[in-house]
Amino acid sequence: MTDGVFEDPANTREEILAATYRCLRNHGYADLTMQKIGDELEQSPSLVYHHYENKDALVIACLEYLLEHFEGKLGRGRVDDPQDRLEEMLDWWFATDVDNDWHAFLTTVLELRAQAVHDPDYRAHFTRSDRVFKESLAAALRTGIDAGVFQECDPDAVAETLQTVLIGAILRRSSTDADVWLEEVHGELERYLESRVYKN
Amino acid sequence: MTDGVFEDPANTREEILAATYRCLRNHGYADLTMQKIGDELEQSPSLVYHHYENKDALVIACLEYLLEHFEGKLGRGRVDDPQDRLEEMLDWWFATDVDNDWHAFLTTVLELRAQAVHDPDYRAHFTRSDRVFKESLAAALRTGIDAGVFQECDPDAVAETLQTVLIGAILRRSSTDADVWLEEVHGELERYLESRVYKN
DNA sequence: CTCTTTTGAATAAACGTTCAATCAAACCCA
DNA sequence: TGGGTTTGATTGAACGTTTATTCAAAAGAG
Repeated sequence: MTDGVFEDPANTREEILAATYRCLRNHGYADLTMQKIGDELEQSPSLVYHHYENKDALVIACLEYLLEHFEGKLGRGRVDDPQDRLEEMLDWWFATDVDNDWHAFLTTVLELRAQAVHDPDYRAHFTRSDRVFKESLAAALRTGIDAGVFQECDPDAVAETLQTVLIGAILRRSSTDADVWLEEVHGELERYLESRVYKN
Repeated sequence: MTDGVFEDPANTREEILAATYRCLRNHGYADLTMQKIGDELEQSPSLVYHHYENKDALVIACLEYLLEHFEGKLGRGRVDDPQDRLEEMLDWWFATDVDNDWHAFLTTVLELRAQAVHDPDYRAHFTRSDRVFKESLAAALRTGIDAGVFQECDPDAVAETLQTVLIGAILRRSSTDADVWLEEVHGELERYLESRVYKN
């Protein structure tokens, strides 16, 4: 689901973003150097400075690019049943198979959140990105409520809660060794939805 | 609740840990330099190397010290009513007043979790620390179940879930500007506990 | 006098960033 | 059309800064 975003770069700027994305995904932010981006690009690191102000501006541009791409995709869910649709969205985040690029990138996003602690540009990005994903969850909830298949819950509050759990799970998964708790949390989340959102 | 941990250092090693803690709390990990630790200590940075292997070993020693301190405190809750006790534990993490040292330190812990992505020593620490806090939550739940005031829920699963929400909330709070969602999530967490844990 | 503690200066590596210098292509004008 | 000019892309080498870390020597305690 992640890949395919940068599959056909239209110009040098996009090629740089694509290379940055691959570097971030493969090596993480801590090991991201302009040299590595240059290697991935098979061009000189200094070329990057012709197109982007500096390293962090580049990384943020990459995040923004991805976010815009997702914004385009999020609206068009093909699944009709609201419950299936919501579950699909949760599974996307929970994705349990560890050895894939998507999970690697989610881990890197955490490193970038740590930058947001001190860097207002990163903060601004994640503020916006949280809003976007929360809205997409809330929209799915509203659809179900309007269709009469979900309870009359507060879609904004539930969406924020779901997102908080998902982000917490990703953080814990990326920063600890154990994984057993993940299924337990997934199960509890299911129970929460059953009591608060789904109708039985 | 945090302060008081390092209030009376017994020796140079502990003084160094205390200085490290204050630096982390006040400036965060990204801006932590041996120089700053030396300044806080009012001694030369090179002194630190006489007592600790290197910078990260020092930081981890500081985290371990704090964790041991908490392990000692967590058992002795003075509150008798299990529900009050649980709520107290949650409030401790949720602590909404932003301008305090405790919240600043929680934010720094996130930066350190980001290190855990690549550094096995940090990973080992957070694996252990998650276990400790989860166990203390699970213990509180079991107390309530055994006393018959909580439902027959799965204390481990609920504890893992609570911790995941709390960590997610801290991460979101530290890496974004908006804060409105926090109360919504707190409210939903309350509803979850009502449906799953508390008896009505 | 000896052992530990403490210091200041020096080391060394890593990186982001700058910049003057090429090169190719597009563009313009006669 | 064609020669000269402008523009943008690209490079390699160098700069400068930041920081963890080392170490030989001074200071201090017992």
